Amino acid sequence: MTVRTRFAPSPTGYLHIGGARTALYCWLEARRRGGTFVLRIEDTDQERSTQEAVQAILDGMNWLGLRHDEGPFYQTLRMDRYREVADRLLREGKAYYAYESKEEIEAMRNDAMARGVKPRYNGYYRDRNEPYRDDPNRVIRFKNPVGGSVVFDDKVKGRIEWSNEELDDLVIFRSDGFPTYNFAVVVDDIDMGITEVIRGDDHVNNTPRQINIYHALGAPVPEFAHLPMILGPDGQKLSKRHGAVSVMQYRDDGFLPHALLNYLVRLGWSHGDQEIFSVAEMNTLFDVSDVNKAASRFDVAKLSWLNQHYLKNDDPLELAAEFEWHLRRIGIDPDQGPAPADVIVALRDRVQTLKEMAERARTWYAPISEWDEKAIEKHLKTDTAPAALEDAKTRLAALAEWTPVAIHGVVEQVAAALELGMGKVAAPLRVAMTGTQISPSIEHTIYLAGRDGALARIDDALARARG
RNA sequence: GCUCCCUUCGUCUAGUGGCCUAGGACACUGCCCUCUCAAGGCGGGAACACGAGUUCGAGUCUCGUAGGGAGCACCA
Repeated sequence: MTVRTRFAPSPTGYLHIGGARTALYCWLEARRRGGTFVLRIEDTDQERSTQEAVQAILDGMNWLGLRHDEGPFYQTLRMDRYREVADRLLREGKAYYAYESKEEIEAMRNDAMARGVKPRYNGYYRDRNEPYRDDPNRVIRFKNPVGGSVVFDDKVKGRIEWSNEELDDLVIFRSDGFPTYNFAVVVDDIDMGITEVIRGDDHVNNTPRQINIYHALGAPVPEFAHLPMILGPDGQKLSKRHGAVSVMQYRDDGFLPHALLNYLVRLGWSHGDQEIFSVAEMNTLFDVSDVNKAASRFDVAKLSWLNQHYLKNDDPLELAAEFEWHLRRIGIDPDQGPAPADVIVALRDRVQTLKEMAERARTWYAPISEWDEKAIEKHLKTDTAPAALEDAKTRLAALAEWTPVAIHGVVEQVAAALELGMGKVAAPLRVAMTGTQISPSIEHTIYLAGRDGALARIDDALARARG
């Protein structure tokens, strides 16, 4: 049988880190085994589901490159089907109508808690065979098996056994006529032929009751893999307050999609000591059976390291588009300045994100807006700076070819001619080019300014050196 | 309260009874390189939650304790 996995988010918000990892693992498992990855939107919660959230999830997956093979399927479009299956269960005596009000159920629950036992529905209507009545409290409950236990081998957690005594007759159809989650997922997973249910481990407790529904429906039970949670840096549950929010926030913060993917794939999974995985490698190496059982914390420092790794190793031309997106985002026109790929090469050893890169690239796309006074004092207003700048200006103006290598030659010539150390020449030039004491190597910094720009900046610096 | 799950350096992890005086990576840190900042190279500190067993031998198996987490809904 061909493998089919699915990612089934409920559209109540953006695609967050945990959801993205679940989606990634579902996708990878399908890819490695030549299977199909299905996307299903679980929107039966009318109160909280929104169209914007659906779009946000789609956007997030798209940015990460997690393409689904089938779907998206919407549960709200399958209402007739759930009804049909529930009717079948009713007809076969595997489900029944119950008429307690929510208040009565609540009371039952509180009473059980007070007595120190697990709250369960008491099964009042289970074998009563009362004629159907059109009561506003009417719900359909599933007849959970009474004795025995449910056993399943979770691909990450291992064997889990659950006594049926712990399970009660859960509601599968609410009084408002909507199916409940535990029922809808099972019907969907059966209909969509899902063979591997990969989801967050907050669902482990639901699994036994779902398995009972599979049995009642006479459907084959899929494999389950329950993924541990991703915690915030402080070990607490991830939330907006921790900053680790929408995956799109990571885009805004300057992370590369494959860097995030690499980080996520290693969070809870490993392949020996390997840290760097291309998407193609993940596709062949990832196996959900090798996922760890324990929760892990999200560490931006490591993500940043991976991000820089890709910044340094990817083809600058391929990075250009995403980089230009960041330039425009902060109001820079990539066409009015050096080639973005050249800027990437100059800055990639110095920043960890594209966002930082864009900010530091501003030097070459716009006039210097802020001068570091300390830099002027220290490197321009010196005995040797004016002469060094003058000489550099003359030589740069006469340079045959405008390349970093040639410019490097100029800086050396100036140093030799004036009998100065490289630092005494590079420093004033650096301040002249950027207004600060920090920049990439001086030849690249000058190169990126362009010949006209470089000469103009030297003039400007000369004026400040003498002023 | 009840049920289920989890526990190796600060963090992510390797480790499936002897290869472990516990390996790698991020972070931190020392030195080197150096026109600044980085990047890079070479080093360093840093962990098997605890207690009993089983065994010739336990990070690895069993039980218990402690600490975390999840669920116990007409929410997914």
